Amino acid sequence: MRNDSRLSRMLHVLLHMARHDGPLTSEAIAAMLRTNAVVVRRTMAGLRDAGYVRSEKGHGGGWMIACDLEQLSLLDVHRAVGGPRLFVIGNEEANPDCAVEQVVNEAVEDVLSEAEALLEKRLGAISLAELSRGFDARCKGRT
Amino acid sequence: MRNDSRLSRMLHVLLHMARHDGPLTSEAIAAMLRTNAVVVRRTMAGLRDAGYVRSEKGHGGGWMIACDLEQLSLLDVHRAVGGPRLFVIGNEEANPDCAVEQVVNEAVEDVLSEAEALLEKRLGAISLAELSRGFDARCKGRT
DNA sequence: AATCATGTAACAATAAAAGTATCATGAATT
DNA sequence: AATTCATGATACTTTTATTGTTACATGATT
Repeated sequence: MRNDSRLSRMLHVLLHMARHDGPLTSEAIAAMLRTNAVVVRRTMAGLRDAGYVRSEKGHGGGWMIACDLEQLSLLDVHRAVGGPRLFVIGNEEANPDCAVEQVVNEAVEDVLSEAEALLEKRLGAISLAELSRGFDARCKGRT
Repeated sequence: MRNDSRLSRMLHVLLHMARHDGPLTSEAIAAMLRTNAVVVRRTMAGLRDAGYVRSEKGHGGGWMIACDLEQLSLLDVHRAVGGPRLFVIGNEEANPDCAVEQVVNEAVEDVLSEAEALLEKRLGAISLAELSRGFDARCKGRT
């Protein structure tokens, strides 16, 4: 499987939406992401269900931000797009009979759990607003 | 894709080999792992190339440990089986033109890099010998 | 020479995200 | 009211890496 880029893509879109006046259509977003409008709707559906964005049909419709980006963390987005699996590696059997395998599984799981906790802590500490300010800073630096 | 269970499986096998006198055939190992002997050979090949195990053909042949388990870390095994990808999530484009996407990618990469560093640090700190002692302790506790 | 075991190559199965085509639904414009 | 625009939903195919499987070559032991 390719990388799961849903988090990355949704962050990208949300920052564009924050700088855009009025709704963005799935087609316009798809062009930004170089993908298909159906992929956009499918992925954005998670954000909509979580209340982070709104969508409207018909003329002048599209997607709009529906929350305070100061309060929206990368972890929120990560979870909204499906709270996907984080790690490629893992154990083969969850509850093995073999005692040796049990010891191995626990050791691997402990390490993965710790890394997962760190990941979620870091993702939870960054807001979309902070990312947006990071973009501003980068643009200024280039002047 | 299913979990990449090569690390977990190889740890399992190595601990069994440590407690077994004489070589273990791929067939015997495959039975332990509930898989195919070819899968075993394919995965063990990495450990052999790294010098952690040896293999011999013919009657009485099979796989043997060829290193000091005190000096062999989980990270060593992880790398020997292919140093596989760790995370499912990631960015879509490595070097995007869009400045917004650049900011997003950097933020995501920073978080992932930190988690990867922690993972490797923890995997590097545990030796196979320690795991083996953990197994001994668990058996005693059950008496 | 026969048997056993690894080594290698080629291909199918599996799983999850991503890509695509199609049609239904509803809102705004004309 | 009809057309157009946009999302919503469904049903596929494609992609990619591990895993599973079959088949055969190679080498060591009996």
